[in-house]
Amino acid sequence: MATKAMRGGSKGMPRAVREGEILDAAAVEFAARGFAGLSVLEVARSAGISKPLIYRYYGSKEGLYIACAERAGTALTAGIDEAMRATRRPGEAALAVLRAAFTALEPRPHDWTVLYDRSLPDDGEAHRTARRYRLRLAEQAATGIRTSFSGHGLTDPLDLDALTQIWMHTVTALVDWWLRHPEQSATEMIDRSRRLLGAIRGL
Amino acid sequence: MATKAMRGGSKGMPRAVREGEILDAAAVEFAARGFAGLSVLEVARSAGISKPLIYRYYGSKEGLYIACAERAGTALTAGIDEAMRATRRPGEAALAVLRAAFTALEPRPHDWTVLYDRSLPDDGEAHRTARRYRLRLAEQAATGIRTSFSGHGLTDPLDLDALTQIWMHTVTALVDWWLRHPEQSATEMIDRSRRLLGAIRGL
DNA sequence: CGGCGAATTGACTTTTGGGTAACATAGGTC
DNA sequence: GACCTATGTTACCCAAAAGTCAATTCGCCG
Repeated sequence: MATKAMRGGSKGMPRAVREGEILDAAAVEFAARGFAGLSVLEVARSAGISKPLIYRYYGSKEGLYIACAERAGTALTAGIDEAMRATRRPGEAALAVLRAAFTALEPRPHDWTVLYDRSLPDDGEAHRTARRYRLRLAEQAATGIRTSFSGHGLTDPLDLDALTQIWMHTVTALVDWWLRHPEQSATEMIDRSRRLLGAIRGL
Repeated sequence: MATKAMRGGSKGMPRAVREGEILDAAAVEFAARGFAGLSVLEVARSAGISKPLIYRYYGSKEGLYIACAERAGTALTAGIDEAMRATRRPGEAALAVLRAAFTALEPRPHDWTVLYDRSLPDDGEAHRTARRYRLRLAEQAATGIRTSFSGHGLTDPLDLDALTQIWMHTVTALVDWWLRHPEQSATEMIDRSRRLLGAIRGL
C-alpha cells in the first residue's frame, strides 16, 4: 500500500495554492471564534494540513490574521471606492455600495466579520491593520451618508456620525443574515436589499 | 504604619457589594476583549481585588460570564417585554423598545455587547446562556418587526427575518455609538434615535 | 476576651495553545 | 542517480493564563 501515515514529505501542492486554502479556512475560523478564540491547530486541521506549515507561511497567528484582513480589506475598500466613484445620483449610492460589497464578499462573506473582530489585542500589528481598513470603510460610509442625507435637515455632526454607524451595522446585519443563508447568491442579496431598503423608507 | 502589603485578610466589604463590583469590571472587559480574550487577572486588577476572590464567588471564567450575561439578559428582556406590552399603536413600537433598551442599559451600556460575544466556546454553559437571551431578544424583535411592517407588502418570511436582523443591528449600532460617547444620557440617546429614525424614514 | 465564619490574598499547580527544531519526502536539474 | 530546494510532518518547548491551596485578617456574637 502507498500511504501508511508518513512522517513529513511534500504533497506537491504549490505554495500559492496552499496559502489560499489556509486563508480560506482561517477566515471562517476568525469570523466564527474571533482572533483570541481561534486555535491555529484547528485552522490547520480544517485546511487539511499541519500546524507548522501555517507558521512557515505566515509566521504567527497575528501574521495569519493580517493576511486575512489584508485580503478582505483591499477587496472591499477597492470595490466600494469604485462603486462610489461610478455613482452619479445620490439616491442610488446606498444600493451601489451594497452591490459592490456583496460582490466583493461573494467568495467569502466571512471576510466582513473578520475585519470587525473585537478580540484583537489592542497593541500589535493585527489591530492596526484591522483598524486601518475599518477607518477606511467608515470614511466611505460617512461620505455616502453625507451625500445621501444632504438637504434632509440633518445638521448635527453627531447625528451624521450615528447614522454612519447605523449604516455600517446594516451592512453587518445583511452579511450576518447571508452567513446564515449561504445558498443565496450575491445577486439575490442585492435584490433583497433593494426590497428591504424600500420597505424601510416607506414605513 | 498601618499597611505594608498584608497577605490576606477581610476588608469588610459584604459579598453582594463585591460581587456587583466584580460584575461591573467583568462586563467592561468582556465587551472590550470578548470571552476568549479576557484575562481573569485583569478583571481582578480592574476591580481592585485579587484573582482567587473571583473564583470563590463565580467558580470559573465561564461562571463569571454567565453571571454577566444573566444580569444583562434579564434586565433587557424584561424591560423590552414590558415596553412592548404597554405599547398600543404599532408606529410607536420601535421607539418604545429603544427607550426600554437604553433605560435598561443606562448603568452599563457594555451589557448589550457582552451578550453578542462571538468568542464563546460553542459547547459550554456560557454559550447556551448567551444564546438563550439572544433568541429571546430576537423573538421580541421579530414580533415587533411583524407588527410594524404588517400591511406594507412584505410577505416573504425571509424578508421579515432579514429585517429583524437589521433592526437588531441598528440597536447594536446605537449602543456602539453610545459607548464612544459616554457623556450622553439615556434620554438624549432616545431623542437622537427618534430624530434618526425619522430621517431614515423620510429619505 | 475568645473564637467562629466570612472576606481576602500570595504563592503555587495545571492546562492550554502559540511557537520551534529536527527530520522526511517529492520533484526537478545537471 | 546524486543532490538541492520546496513542501510537509512529528514531537517537543515554554509562556501565559486558568484554576487551587493554605494561611491571614476582620467583624461579630456570646
